[in-house]
Amino acid sequence: MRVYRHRVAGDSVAIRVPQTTEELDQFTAWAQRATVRGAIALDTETSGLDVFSDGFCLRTIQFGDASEAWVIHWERGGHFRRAAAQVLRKARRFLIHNAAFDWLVLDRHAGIALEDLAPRTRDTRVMAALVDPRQPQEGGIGTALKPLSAYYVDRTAPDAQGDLTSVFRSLGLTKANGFARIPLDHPLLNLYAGLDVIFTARLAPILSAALDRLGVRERLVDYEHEISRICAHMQRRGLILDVPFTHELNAALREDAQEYAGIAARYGVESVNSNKQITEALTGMGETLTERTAGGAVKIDKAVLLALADMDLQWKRLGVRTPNPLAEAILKSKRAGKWRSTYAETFLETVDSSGRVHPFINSMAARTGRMSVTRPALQTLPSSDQMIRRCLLADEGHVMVSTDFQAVEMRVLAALADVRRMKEGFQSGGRDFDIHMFTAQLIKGEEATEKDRKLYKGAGFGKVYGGGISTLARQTGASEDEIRRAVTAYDHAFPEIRRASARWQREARATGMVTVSATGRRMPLDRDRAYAVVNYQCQSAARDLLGQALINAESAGLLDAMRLPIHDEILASVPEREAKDYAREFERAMTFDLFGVPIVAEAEIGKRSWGSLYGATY
DNA sequence: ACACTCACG
DNA sequence: ACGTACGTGAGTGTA
Repeated sequence: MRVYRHRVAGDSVAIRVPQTTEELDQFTAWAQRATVRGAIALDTETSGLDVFSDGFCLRTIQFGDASEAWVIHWERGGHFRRAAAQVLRKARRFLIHNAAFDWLVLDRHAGIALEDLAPRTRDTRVMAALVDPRQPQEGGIGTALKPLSAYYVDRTAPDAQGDLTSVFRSLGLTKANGFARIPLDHPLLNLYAGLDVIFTARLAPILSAALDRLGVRERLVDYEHEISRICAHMQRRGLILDVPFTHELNAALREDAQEYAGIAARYGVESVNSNKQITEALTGMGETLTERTAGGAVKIDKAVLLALADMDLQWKRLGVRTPNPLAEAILKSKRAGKWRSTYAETFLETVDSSGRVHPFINSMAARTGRMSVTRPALQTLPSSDQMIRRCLLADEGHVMVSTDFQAVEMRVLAALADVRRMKEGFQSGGRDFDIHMFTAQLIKGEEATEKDRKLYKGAGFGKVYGGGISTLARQTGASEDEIRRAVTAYDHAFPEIRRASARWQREARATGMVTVSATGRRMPLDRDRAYAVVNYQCQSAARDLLGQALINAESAGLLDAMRLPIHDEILASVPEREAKDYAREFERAMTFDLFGVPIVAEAEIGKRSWGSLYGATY
């Protein structure tokens, strides 16, 4: 047996690495005793993060408690695998940091189904996010194992990932291939692999106590674990990529980007992404650039370039000036380049050998609990054109169904802030009630137009998000005077919003600058942006309605149909012949009564491709 | 590493 | 005293 000793928070801990069947028997005996005492901490070391790619492999599985870790070399096969698999099957409770990843690894590579392991798991990352959801960039600890361990357990907790990358370099390996190629017996790999479970085991009771002390309900912790499991389920299923189409699109976008970059080059712009070059060239053509960025540089963005190209925000000709051909070429080249590299290219990079992409869903990304989706970022595909979404398909014989909450943040605002006239509107208006038109009419009378609706929609969001006159004017395209009048009228019509904002800010200041959602979620407020509390309350309530909708949908038998959560929407792949029934069930799963305000959803049935829900049909 | 830009809700 | 749009992920250029 190889044994590595280390000190954690003043205690001596042991990392054991069995080499023989007898030593593996010692491991299983330890596991039997440990599972009687409590939960076993669990972690894996793998070749990388791309769980669904062909080259991926599971290298070690670590088990441990607060003072002892066992690193089982799965890669060696035979007895090693049997011993680890037996413990995975039999132990009653596991502690995992960022469980979704390990669930999927073990599901795919160790024969332990997500459905089997998830109900036995407590995720320390979920617990940490409920204690303090802030990311390091926002002044928080973050939810990574190392900074959490350093903060809660031992200041000197080693940075396993960081330290290993220097080991990789000394072995002639890189960050990208190091985890796959580092020898299985490398002492530092085993030491760090073992320490990770020891830290996880030690974090769990500390975080549990913190949640208790802060009054975070057990119910919320359970709820987040359910959502995490459902998201992992969606990730495992993935979406079909139309590979031939995506290759064609990739090539077409590359050609487009090159063609327009060629035009830009004729004006002296070698790289269309260099704002420095663009500024020089445009100034040389006699254009005056007045806008500045926060950092003081000349602002060259889409809005600036569109104005120079005589186009509105929808790229339609305005006819108010002579279009600047350089601005137009830059716009077109940049768009094609971004769409290719961020979307089409990433689709092709991440697709598995069976033709599916499995985006990573972080079920608790934002401070408000909002989820994020990465590799590829499927929550941010262009919606102005169907071409990118056209790459993704429903299953064979299926169609895409997208079910959206209707104006959920405004409904949530009405409910939480008890906005009388808004609540009356939502209560009497039924499922098609148009809050923004209602607002426009409230202020302008019955003759309110579609243009007024747009104006007051902007003003309405501005209220929710805490925007000012100038920002709202810029966003809506209306004049500052017009906006000022709208905002005044808005405040008059819905005086409860300002009162709720003041109340929430006061409550937060009284409790250490933390605002607590209706579900008990703790959201730290930045002292100099206390007005953001309205947004946090609305965004988190909307997120928790979506989370509950995911759970409701599973209860209704829709789990296998679900593909993605997109903030206020659930995307699903459903059998074509039963699409209407599925659509109705999704709408039901997304229907709530929130403090007397109806929360409603509308399903749209598309065709095979996701793009079919965005205009053209395929 | 940071600034800037751009894609979404 | 006053006013501040919110939340993400991702690519490229520059220092």
